Amino acid sequence: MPRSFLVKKYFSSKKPYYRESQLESQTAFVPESFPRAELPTQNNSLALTCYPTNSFFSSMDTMPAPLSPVSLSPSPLGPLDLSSSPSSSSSEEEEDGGRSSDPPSPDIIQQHIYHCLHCSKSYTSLSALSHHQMSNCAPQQQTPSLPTKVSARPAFHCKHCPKEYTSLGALKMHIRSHTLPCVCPTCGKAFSRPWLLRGHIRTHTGERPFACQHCNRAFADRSNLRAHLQTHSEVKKYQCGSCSRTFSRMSLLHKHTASGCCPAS
DNA sequence: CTGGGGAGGGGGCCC
DNA sequence: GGGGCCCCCTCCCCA
Repeated sequence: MPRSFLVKKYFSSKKPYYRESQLESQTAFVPESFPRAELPTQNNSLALTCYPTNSFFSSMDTMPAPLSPVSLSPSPLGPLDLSSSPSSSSSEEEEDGGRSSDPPSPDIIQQHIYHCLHCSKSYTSLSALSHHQMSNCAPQQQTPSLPTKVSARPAFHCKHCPKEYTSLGALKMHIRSHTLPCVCPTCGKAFSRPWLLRGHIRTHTGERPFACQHCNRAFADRSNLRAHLQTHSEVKKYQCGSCSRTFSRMSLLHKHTASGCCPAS
């Protein structure tokens, strides 16, 4: 069991942002057949019961948000194999556990419902909501993060943090890091992007598609394979400017310099 | 302290 | 223009 998988940092430090109204609606939409707060056990095929977006969000602080990606069920993410299905149009499909003996179903529900808080309209995509807000709906409450026609500022502001972007696409990408729409059906951990979730699911399945050519090791993540390959290299990629020592990773070089090995540097 | 694996995030490119 | 993928990076943990 992966370590960092057990320690869900964002449970304590990263807070998904949802309105209380969303929480209510989320709770309301939780199928009663989904047991809550049930710890997954080895024999419990309902490991997905930590229904994440409900159980822990409900205890989170909430923030006002004009955009309301309501996660009705574990997840807003489209099928794992997204190649054939746009994330915003997935239909409800059964979500299955991602246990290694029972490979995770790629059918991870992504059901975004974006509500305009200025009127009662709902949209299935953020872009649709954005377009609505930009063209039709004048904000009457809260502070809009998306630009409106009346706004002369060219930037698209994130309402969750001070960042701003020059394009809606970039903002949408960024907002995902707040809303974490991709939820693991097995453990409920949420991610900003589908491929991050796919990588995470490999921690459940044990799949390691990236094999090292030089040894028998295999990795679930390409980046980790790349880092591993450095260990086979005699000359490491990262070199200390002071003592010329080389390291396989930037982080090792940083630790090296931070440890005071080369105080002059 | 060092080396390495596991996991996750952001930016940018490509289709 | 948007989504997916890749690269790079960082952090955490353990031996």
